[in-house]
Amino acid sequence: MSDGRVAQTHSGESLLFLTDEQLRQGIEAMFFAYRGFTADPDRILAEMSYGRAHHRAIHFINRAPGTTVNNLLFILGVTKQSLNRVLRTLISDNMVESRVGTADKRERHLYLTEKGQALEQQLSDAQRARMRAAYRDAGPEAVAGFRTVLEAMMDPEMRRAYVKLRDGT
Amino acid sequence: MSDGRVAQTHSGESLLFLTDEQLRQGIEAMFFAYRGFTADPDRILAEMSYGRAHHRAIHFINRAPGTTVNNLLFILGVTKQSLNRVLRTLISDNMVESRVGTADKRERHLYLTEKGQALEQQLSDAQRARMRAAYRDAGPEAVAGFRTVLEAMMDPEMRRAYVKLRDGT
DNA sequence: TTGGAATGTCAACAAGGCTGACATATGCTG
DNA sequence: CAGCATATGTCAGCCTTGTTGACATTCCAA
Repeated sequence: MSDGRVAQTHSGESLLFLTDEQLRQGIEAMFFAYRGFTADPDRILAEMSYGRAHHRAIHFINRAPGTTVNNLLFILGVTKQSLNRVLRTLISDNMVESRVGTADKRERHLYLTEKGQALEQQLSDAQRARMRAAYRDAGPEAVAGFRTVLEAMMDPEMRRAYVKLRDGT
Repeated sequence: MSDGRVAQTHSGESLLFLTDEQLRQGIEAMFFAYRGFTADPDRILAEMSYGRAHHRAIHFINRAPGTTVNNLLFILGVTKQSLNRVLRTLISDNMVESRVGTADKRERHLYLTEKGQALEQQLSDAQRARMRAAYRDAGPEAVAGFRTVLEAMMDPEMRRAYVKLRDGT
């Protein structure tokens, strides 16, 4: 499990990249990179007394307009009380609109208002700028590998949700 | 900035991987993957009423035994009050030992006790298991790309700290 | 000797997680 | 139709982990 052996497959392929030291470096890279990943939107959010929770809600409502509260709950992985606190402020700030469902009137469908879309743009522009710079520096092959490893790290259930969003199905 | 153009370099290399859609997928992949990344240690920590803050402190003290409080503050990117609260519980739980510096007696050098090392093992075994599975599924080339992109995403200051830790300098 | 650095601690506060309990409206099923 | 299940919202209270500000202690270095 954590012995640090240098392994070889029967076919001779080196598994040096699976040593504990390599894994630890990957863990630390994730830690530091995630800080960078959130730093730019965090600065914008702080100015308007919003937090990351607001950003996440805005991101996924923009990504899937008309999504229901329950669906958002699942994607974000928080309790309804937690999400509701955030949604309440976004709705009262006229960032998000909640419409009663037509087929099922118990459901609420969530949409960004124009104001909400403007904020989403601002936040995602900032976040994309860093991603774009990183992608450009790293090159297309590195980017493909990056995506592959991230997908493999997800919980299977969330990977399905991710793929569904990605492929728009 | 966010126009979604398909760009080509003068030499004809496709920059399709830099479209807004590609970047957005990368952003969502980071979000979902980070959840997976922390899920396993989080479960262990919850059992002993510790949080991620404790894990981070334990990780970096293990990584650089004898590190000072100030150094840890910088690596973790939190205030000394925040870190101190966590360190206090770890010290009183006999997980961490704080030794007065020999050269400079104002400094405290931090070490894991045997008990702390055992917990660190348990946490990092859990986290590495997931990373190892992801690395194995993705293969060595993907892993190299993964690391490259993560490094490029870090703030320059944190990249220096990361490289320093990584290379043991 | 004096200023500043490193550390620790107290108090107060906020964001954003959580649980539990309860209300309301609606849909579905026997 | 009755009754159960589902979707949502809300209140109250708790925890972790971040913040700021203030202040004390210790000790290095000019």
